[in-house]
Amino acid sequence: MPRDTGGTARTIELLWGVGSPRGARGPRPGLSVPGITRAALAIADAEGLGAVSMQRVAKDLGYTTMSLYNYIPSKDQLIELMIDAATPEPPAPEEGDGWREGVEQWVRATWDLYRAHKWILKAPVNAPLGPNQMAWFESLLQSLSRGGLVGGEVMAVAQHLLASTRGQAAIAADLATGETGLSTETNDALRRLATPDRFPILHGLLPTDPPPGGFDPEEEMFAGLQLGLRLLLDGMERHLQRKSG
Amino acid sequence: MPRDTGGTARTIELLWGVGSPRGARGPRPGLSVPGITRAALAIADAEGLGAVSMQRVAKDLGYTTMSLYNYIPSKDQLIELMIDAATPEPPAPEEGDGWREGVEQWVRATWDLYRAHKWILKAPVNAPLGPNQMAWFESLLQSLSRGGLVGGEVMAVAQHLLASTRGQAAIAADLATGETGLSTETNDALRRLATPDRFPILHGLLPTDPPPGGFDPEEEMFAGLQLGLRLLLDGMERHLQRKSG
DNA sequence: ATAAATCAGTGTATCGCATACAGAGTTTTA
DNA sequence: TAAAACTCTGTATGCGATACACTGATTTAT
Repeated sequence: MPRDTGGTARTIELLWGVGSPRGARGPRPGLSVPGITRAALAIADAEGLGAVSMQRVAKDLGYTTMSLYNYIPSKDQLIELMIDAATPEPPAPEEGDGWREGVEQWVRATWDLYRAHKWILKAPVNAPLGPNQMAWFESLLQSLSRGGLVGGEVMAVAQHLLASTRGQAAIAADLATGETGLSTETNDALRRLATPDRFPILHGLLPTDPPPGGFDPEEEMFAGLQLGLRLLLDGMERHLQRKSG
Repeated sequence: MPRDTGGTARTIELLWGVGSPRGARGPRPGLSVPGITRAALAIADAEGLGAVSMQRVAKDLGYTTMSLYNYIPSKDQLIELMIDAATPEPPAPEEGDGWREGVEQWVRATWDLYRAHKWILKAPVNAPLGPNQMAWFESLLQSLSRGGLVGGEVMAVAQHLLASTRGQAAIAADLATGETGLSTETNDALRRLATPDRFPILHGLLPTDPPPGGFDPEEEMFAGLQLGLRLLLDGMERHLQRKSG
């Protein structure tokens, strides 16, 4: 039996704003689902997902905590709403751009989206159920489809790209905020423990001296992401040539 | 300033068991870090990460909650320990196997690991700091290195593979436990909202009728993962041919 | 031996959080 | 003009992480 607090059905209603149309009785509502979502989003952008509590959101809006529950059945659903609200229009490929550019732009845009709203990376992954999330995902599907993938291939490759982009963005964000140790102290400890005999490659990759100039982990990671992407797209082209040729 | 509750340094000490060696005074300890970790791991395997609380772990061990803090500085660290403890020896490629088989086996093994301990997918991602996590990651690095990647390429591709495998496993696990709606009801609602004009591809991919026989989401997802992997490895081979040729 | 040092385990307390429930007041419709 | 429907409030519950002070055990230095 699934969790289903308030039902996935209810979540979809909220995301698409297609709930039952609210009878005209009773006092006029002072709050609204979009309003609450915006307030929560502002908190998350400014202070991270950890700062978003029902109490905090309500306080910022000048209402009591429980009033929120008139609009949103649970905090989990609020987070879904926040994610969808944070998602803008998907990148629109230029006229002359091929499918490959489309995919590359999508990855870049997704990377930027996570950078603009790092807290998304702390939220549980979920299917793109909201309209904006869906449109975002659809735009990737379209590029892949234009490229020639068919049926389940489109979904498979799309999920692959989404997962790897998100995953690498998460690591980059952790490194950037220093949540994982790359302090000299930690690095030294690791080099001592990850001995070259048991961990030859890893040992070789740990920096021997404190990073010289600056070394931006975000740039580094994005370059890595691009390499993986390029390899995947190359493989995809070969795959398609084989099928058509 | 990083979070660093107890310090990443302390985390590493715990994971590798290299803390200061404990003075011989005082009563002999009834608990131990591995013992606590094992108890927590058992709970997570049986009932999910949500069931793991300090109170619960202590109760299962027959001690009070606070006694755990004599061994482990925080719950976050306990989770790190659990993950490392859940990680077995990495897959060992056979004699005749090439680097490509090595990578494929690694992905398969990682998939299986997540299946055996689904709760890992609910835990925050983190760098492979513990000995077992490190060895697991190192084994992937070695295969890629044998394949001919050099320097930062190895790390980039490894992270790409780890991220995509983990991400797809997370989706598969969600689908399998029914946490995301693929009930007929939900599916119908989605088909109605994701109209073919705005979401042509996505609409086409949503099943029109209730999945016939059984339709195992895990099998489906793994097949998708394998496709992405194949494309990436194909691209990698081309990349290497270019460099050497 | 005996006191000082050191450590294990306990009990109690605090604080933050999600959310249930029971009104009180408001607006619309029968 | 009463009933219905609805918003917002206040209060309460329960859970979880973790701080702190204390008891008692064990070892070592005197």
